[in-house]
Amino acid sequence: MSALTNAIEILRCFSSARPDLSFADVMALTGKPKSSTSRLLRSLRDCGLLEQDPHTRRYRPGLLTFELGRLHRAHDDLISMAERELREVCARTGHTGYIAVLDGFEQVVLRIVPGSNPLRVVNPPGQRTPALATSNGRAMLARLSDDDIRARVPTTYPKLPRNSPQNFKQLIARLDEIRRTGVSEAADESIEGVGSQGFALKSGETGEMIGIAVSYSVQATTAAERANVRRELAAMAAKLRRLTGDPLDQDTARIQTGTR
Amino acid sequence: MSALTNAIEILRCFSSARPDLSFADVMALTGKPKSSTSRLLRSLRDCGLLEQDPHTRRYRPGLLTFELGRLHRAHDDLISMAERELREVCARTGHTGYIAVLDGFEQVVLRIVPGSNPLRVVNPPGQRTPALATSNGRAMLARLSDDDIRARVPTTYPKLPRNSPQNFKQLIARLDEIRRTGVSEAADESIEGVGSQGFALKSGETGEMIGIAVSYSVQATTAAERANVRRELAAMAAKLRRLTGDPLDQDTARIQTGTR
DNA sequence: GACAAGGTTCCGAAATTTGGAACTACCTTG
DNA sequence: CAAGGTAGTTCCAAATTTCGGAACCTTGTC
Repeated sequence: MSALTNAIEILRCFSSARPDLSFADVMALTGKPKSSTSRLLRSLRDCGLLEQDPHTRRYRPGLLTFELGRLHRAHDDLISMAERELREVCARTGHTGYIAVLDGFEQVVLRIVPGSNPLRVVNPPGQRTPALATSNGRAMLARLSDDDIRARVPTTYPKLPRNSPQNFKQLIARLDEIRRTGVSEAADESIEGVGSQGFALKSGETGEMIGIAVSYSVQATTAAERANVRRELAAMAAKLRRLTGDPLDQDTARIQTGTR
Repeated sequence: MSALTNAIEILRCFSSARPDLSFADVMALTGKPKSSTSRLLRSLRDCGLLEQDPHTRRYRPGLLTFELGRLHRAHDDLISMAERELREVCARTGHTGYIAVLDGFEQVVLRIVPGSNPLRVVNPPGQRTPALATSNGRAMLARLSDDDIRARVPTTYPKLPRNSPQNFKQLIARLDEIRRTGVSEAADESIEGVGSQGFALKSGETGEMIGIAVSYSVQATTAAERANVRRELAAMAAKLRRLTGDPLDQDTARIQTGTR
């Protein structure tokens, strides 16, 4: 196992649930011996990937990660174009917008557009969630082949909220529905009382894919209002697909004929 | 040289001026042979620290750096406290506020509070600038001992804008002035026509130090307006120093008696 | 089809990493 | 104040990685 692999293993221990870790935490999470952990933490701290609180001696991501993080897709055309459109939709509807990317079977929030409605933002940028339990996450999965999806989902199907697909078969059924109707919807899944609608956008040029969603309180919205969101999203999707040359049709054909 | 050192060397090649790099760029910047560069880039990509554009094949910071970057000092009390105060000052004065940290002889912008005045934001978070050429950068340096400063400034004194200190002696004179008057000001340095005033804040508890500045257009502000900014900053500094237990007096005494 | 740019793979020598154990430092508790 | 615990550091020889030159592949171009 290379030094880099070990370093990454430590870095991956940090998350919004665990933004800082003690020496013992890292040892427990990685299962590595004390001496190795000690050396590696020191290296990571010295190079700026981690910082150490001089008082509590706990470790947290360092200045270098902050700098690099700011650079991540800073000039990404697909994302900035989508964000611009999403801003307008959010301004009109008052709801909160999300842009996320797929990573394995999880998604990571890249951008958030706060709405005017008072719904607390629970998924800040950088947040990692199972893609199976969100509208835009499933919309992205729906554009992959079933084989590809199978390879992403862990062998032991994860425990998900009540309204999310509870096993692989349910998941595929749900994705088929998205492929058929072109609409991906979620309600009361990751967060109780919160619903969302989303779609996936793929650049014809670079092939990169993002998931776009609008999120709202289920209690505080009427069926008519949700239908309005659906229309807004459909219009936005159509416009963005045209602008980015999204190969949606080819993808759908590829999946339906079972071509890899 | 460890694998981690090499990895960091590559990561440090990225900056806002160079947000993505080709294989050849990395080779040229690090001076490493092709085979080593190839292996290392692949590792960095596989572990998520870098991404590769499938079309142009250029590398850029990856999803993992984005996630970790969002975690960096997310729960830092000193910064969030300072940001809260800065927001109020910026709302009252209409100018743009900055919070930065010192790293060697450079500073990195952590937070920015846009003002209501139409002054384009040129230093987004993550931006790295010589601390010698900014008001809050010099304010931070002024709290270090002259020996410490000497160790940070490169042996060949860097080429700085016209109004910045042009050599080590000028720098020390300027820092002494900050130590005496408690005021750090800059005008027409990093950016033509832009002035700023700043101060350094140090937590008595953790010892961490940040630089806080308010920035404005020199042409568009009167001397009276700048005096108002000075008063606002002085009040803010006093309040924050009280709240954080800033050991300013001890630091000053330590520097003046030449104690390490 | 030759050429160049960009990149990968191979291999033995050289350097680094590994992890157990011994050691240090600093609290806390009886 | 001794004993015990936590948090780490340092040491060392064995095991594993990395290193870089050279040969090799791939893709686009003239």
